Amino acid sequence: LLGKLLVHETSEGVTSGIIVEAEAYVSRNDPANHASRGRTGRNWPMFGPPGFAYVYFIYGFYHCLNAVCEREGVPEAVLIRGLEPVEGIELMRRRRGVAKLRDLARGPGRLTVAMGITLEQNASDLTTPPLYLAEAPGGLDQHRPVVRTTRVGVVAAKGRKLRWYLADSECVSKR
DNA sequence: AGAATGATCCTCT
DNA sequence: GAGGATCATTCTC
Repeated sequence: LLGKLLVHETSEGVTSGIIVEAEAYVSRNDPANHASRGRTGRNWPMFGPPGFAYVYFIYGFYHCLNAVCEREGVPEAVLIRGLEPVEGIELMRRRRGVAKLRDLARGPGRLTVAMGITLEQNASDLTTPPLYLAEAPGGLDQHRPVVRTTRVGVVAAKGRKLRWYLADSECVSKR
């Protein structure tokens, strides 16, 4: 997903951004995975087919967007944690109430606000509009270096290096 | 630059 | 009833 474009077409307008930070939540030996203790009313989209969204509400304030990545029945997903804004920057500014480009979508909670993503998009198909993944304008930049490290804010399975980000990006939540 | 705090609510036990 | 895949603000150094 790194280097790909996330697009959301809404009645307010279109926003998009290049994904620069992501974390994997895997099905084996990962107690931090919401689905590690089986299917629940919240995590059910993780058990569905790949290419769909899993959105959840956290800390009473924010939403987090995941892309379900494994075949049906295997609950794995990737949390999108940072975007470089491309399209709809003024709309992102309005939604976020922040001017600095760098801070519009840096972090999982911020990017869902900037993109207008809520539980309404839970379990939606990420291969077709309104919320979908696409090639970045000009294609995928293969030359941007990738860093692999540990996940943010995760207590269980702390040592596992399941976070990746583009090293040269300003829009990464933590270094 | 880093630590502490509060906002606030859904989910699962 | 407890805790959480967060963020903005305020504090202390």
